[in-house]
Amino acid sequence: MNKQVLLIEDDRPMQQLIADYLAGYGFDVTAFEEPKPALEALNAAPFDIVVLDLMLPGMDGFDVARQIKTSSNVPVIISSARGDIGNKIHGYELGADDYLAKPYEPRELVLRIEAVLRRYDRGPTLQVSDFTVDEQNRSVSMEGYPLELTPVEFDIFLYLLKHRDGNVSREQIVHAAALDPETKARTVDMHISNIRLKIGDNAKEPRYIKSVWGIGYRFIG
Amino acid sequence: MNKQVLLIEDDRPMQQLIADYLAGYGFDVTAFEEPKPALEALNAAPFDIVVLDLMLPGMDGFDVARQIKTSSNVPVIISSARGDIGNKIHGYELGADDYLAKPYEPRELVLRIEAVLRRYDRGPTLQVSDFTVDEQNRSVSMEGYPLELTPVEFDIFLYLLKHRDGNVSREQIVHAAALDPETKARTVDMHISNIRLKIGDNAKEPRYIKSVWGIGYRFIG
DNA sequence: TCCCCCTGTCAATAAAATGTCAAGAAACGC
DNA sequence: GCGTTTCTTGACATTTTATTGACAGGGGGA
Repeated sequence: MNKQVLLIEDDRPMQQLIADYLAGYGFDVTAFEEPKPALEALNAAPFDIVVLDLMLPGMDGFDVARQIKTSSNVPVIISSARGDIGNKIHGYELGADDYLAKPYEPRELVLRIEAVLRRYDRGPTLQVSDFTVDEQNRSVSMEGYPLELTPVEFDIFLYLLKHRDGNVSREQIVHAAALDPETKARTVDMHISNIRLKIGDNAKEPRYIKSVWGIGYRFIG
Repeated sequence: MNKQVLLIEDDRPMQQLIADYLAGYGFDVTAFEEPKPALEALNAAPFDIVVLDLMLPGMDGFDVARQIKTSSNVPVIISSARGDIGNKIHGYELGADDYLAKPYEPRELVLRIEAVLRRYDRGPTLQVSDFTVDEQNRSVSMEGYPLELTPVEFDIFLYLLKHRDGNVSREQIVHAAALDPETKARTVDMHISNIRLKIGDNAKEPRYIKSVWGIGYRFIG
């Protein structure tokens, strides 16, 4: 299934050019010259991404961006003929996911679209300390390099991250990882030990997972 | 029950955008353009978090932050168009719980809010004298710096704090810390001695834990 | 003041918690 | 079903905490 692109661009030749170019890269493009029908289309059918030109008639482009962002969480790339930094800032404040100054190479747009989609495909990510967690994907990376955590390790690590700087008891960990409530303390310790190995931590001088004597563990972020 | 967010932001479109965006993530947002009514609202009803823009008319944003922090212990996130490090430091000095430089992605704000709330969610904290105790977490900090108390020390110290300005017998302490009822008096003394060490107190001229001759101990707050 | 008892802390010992190895059990993939 | 991975747990070393006796020093009442 191709990705659905909603293009809002009032300059006809430009619109045509971009639409064709994107189509060449396997995108399905729906183009509008005006924001009103575009917004209606957005409500009627789901799109994967919106490419919005700011120079629009009848309506301020910023308002359009704002409306899009408040009514759905579709990613938006804003392009503008005014390449000044002021608008760029404003664009980001509106929650645009990327910004492209005209004139730009069509190829550049494709790259930006792919980058933004990649970001969104991975689902919302949790960033803590040196770690990035994709909860949906159940994947963790450390400073960009993926970690290979087992299911239980993942659950435990995620729980620790979510409670960073907070003490976490072994009972809480057992519960969070959906382990048998009778699970022995040593088992939890073992998992922590294995996690520490994988993240290059050591128990004595922990950089991430600190043991709290008599309590449990704490992620220090 | 949704978390209550108090938003202070003078740029109307921006305010609208953020309010809508936060609402989309399940927050109840009350927005003000000026600090005065915002402060009144804060006194009238409890909020879970304050998002404060520093560029405010009529009043220095720093003053607002200070006022908020002195009149309640609600968490505050400061956003500022001036992204310079000077303000960042200043913001933290004021007790801001996080700082966000404009331009920022609304998504980023959501993440920060959630992070701060998580930090505050760790159960009600007990504030006594220079100490902050999170009973759930079994953690204590002194003037913001964490203390590393052992389990028994924690129980004893907590009991003393809860009875500040009251005399506490060794028997009470033994009971409060769930020690063996046969525990010798010397043991309690030893724990007190160790606690005093960790909080920088001394037995002769106690600033916190005073010995009451023939009775036991008293926390003086 | 003297003496008895209370308190402070050192140091030794006992007790408890944690780190990790290694073996076996359970779950998984092919 | 078979090999592999993951999970669990006992065992043991190590570390940290808890307890207690010993001794010094001070408080308070007779």
